[in-house]
Amino acid sequence: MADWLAEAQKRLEQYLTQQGLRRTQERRHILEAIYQELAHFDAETLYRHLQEKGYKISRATVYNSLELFVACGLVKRYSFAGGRMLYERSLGRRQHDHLICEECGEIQEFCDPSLGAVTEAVGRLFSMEPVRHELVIYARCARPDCPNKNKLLPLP
Amino acid sequence: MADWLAEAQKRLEQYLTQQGLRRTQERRHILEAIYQELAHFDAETLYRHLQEKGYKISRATVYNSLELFVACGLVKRYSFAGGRMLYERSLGRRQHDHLICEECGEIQEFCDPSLGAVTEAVGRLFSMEPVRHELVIYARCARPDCPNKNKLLPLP
DNA sequence: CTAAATGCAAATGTTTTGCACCTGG
DNA sequence: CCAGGTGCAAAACATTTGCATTTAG
Repeated sequence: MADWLAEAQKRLEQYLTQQGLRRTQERRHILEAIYQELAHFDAETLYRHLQEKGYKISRATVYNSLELFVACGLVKRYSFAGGRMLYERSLGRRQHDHLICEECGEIQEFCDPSLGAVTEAVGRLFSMEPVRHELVIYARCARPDCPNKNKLLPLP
Repeated sequence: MADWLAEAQKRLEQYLTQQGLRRTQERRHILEAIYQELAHFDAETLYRHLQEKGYKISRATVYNSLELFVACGLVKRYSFAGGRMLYERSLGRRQHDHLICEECGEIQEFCDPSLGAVTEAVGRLFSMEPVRHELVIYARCARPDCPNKNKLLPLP
């Protein structure tokens, strides 16, 4: 399963049909942009990216579609980073969390398998069923210019 | 050390003097409100609370002071929950994280000592120094009306 | 006195909404 | 066709900023 865009498109069509929603060009284009070129992005970045690709898609539709994609599990939404929502595609990516450099804002990703146990235990403690979690570690680079040379962990 | 408001006031005076900043009534009143009555709150809630108490303090000053309190460690700021910042007092509270009910939005708190080890390990992985972290678990109550009867963990 | 804070209102930036028009099924 | 979607612009929010006025030291 290397072509996650294709898989995402397939699932989108499925979901839309299932729900009696429409399979529009806009939704296809937006999903394509997300799965082809964007890693972490906010709505505005996605909007401008689409404009640059020549698609005439409105901000309203971008927001709309993001909500839809989150609803059907094709995109994940995070609320860190100064009051604006960040999104990322979810297919083909294993569960991970984020480390943000307080100096430059760069976002790194990491996996920690032990977190599953933590959320389970906490859920039991409150008799609730954990749905998802968000762990953000804010950190400072030791080096003066914070180059963030050590890039993302090799995640699929 | 039971009177955390007094301690907070003391530290504020100290900090302001140290930094050559002014010890204003507004800052005192705001800090008092936070330490006396507010658990988790956003800026607007704090603002209205102050109005109700009869203080004529502007929103600008509220935001200003919150930033100051965060800077000097008297208040913690979180960015979860739909794009608005949440604050809580930090003195007299041990490190904890949050569980949010997706149905009713109620916030629970919990301690997990193992998280320290996680942030340490991740910091080492990226050669960065972890400054703080935010773990939010989103969960659903099993019971239909999600009463959230089991309140906050007995934290100091 | 005077630099720092405050209050107010205007600006900013992000997300949502209302409504006329368009389009997939 | 026609309900669901889209585009546009206005509205809604939370937060920040500019500037005249007040005040702590």
